[in-house]
Amino acid sequence: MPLDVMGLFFFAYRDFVGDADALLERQGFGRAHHRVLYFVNLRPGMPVADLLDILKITKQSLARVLRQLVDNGYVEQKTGETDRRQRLLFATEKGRALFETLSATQTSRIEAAIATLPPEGKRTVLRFFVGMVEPEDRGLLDRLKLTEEL
Amino acid sequence: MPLDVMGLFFFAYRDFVGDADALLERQGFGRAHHRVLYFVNLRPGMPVADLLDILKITKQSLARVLRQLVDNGYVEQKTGETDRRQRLLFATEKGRALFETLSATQTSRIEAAIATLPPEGKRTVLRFFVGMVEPEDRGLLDRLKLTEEL
DNA sequence: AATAAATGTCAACAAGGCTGACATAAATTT
DNA sequence: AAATTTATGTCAGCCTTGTTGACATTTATT
Repeated sequence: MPLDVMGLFFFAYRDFVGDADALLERQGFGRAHHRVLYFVNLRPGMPVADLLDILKITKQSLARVLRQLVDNGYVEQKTGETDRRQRLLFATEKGRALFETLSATQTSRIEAAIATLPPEGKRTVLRFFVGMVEPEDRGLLDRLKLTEEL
Repeated sequence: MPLDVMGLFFFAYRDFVGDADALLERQGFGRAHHRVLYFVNLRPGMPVADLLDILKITKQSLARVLRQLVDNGYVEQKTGETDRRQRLLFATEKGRALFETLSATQTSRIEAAIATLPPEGKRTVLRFFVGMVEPEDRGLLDRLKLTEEL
């Protein structure tokens, strides 16, 4: 049993998400806000339904978090042009700035960890992650352009 | 910015922890119980203080979860021999059985993901994880014998 | 004998999951 | 044109698992 992978996965993720916590708290936000900010920054113009699929939470849970981000001016919603029922999500300038601040420590941590690996290390790690994702969601990873280095 | 690492890390961890959720729910347990069960199985006889350091939660949060595991016969507490203030934690037979059930799907997922990697793949992934952990906690990883393959 | 450490416990609170029910506007189907 | 479905939002209430603060007990250490 790959107990070592399980344990190290836990510690690595714990410290990865922990990076942003102190900064988030200052804004009155939590990890849920950070996740939304990440995806809205990654793919601006994403409809709400896509975000629900990604986060695998209910629309009520998302609504609470999204509302706070919109009310505080970090995220904007625009009516879709082809389908006017959709609310497309965009980070505002303020939202992008906050995301970059939140990402700064995570970025350093990731880059430092990758720097200790052999040349093909990053590719190997990314391929491992993709392999851990439910096969039916791997197309989503491609659509989000998260697999371009593979 | 290594946006791809951040995103894939999220998806991989989401599906990794999701594996056990349905099974846990049947027992009336959650992810917090699973984490305790993991560490108690990994290093039987661990004192409460170590578990608090590892999980980075308050003793009150841990107490609630631990209480339920003890009351339902999944974990036992024994008084420490050298220091009688300590309550050393052990999984019962029932606790080990539950942990193995919970781990079965995670194990398959991990092994399948590793199987897609080049020969040194597992080592590379483990080294990445260690690199993501706070330097001050790396000694803990050694003491837990999570770094023996490195 | 006094203090410190390891653990437990009570109470109250918050974030962020959940379910169920219902509402609205826009697109699609009949 | 009417009926239905889809995308989204909202209200209300519940649960798990985090939090803080205060205090108690037992055992070690000074």
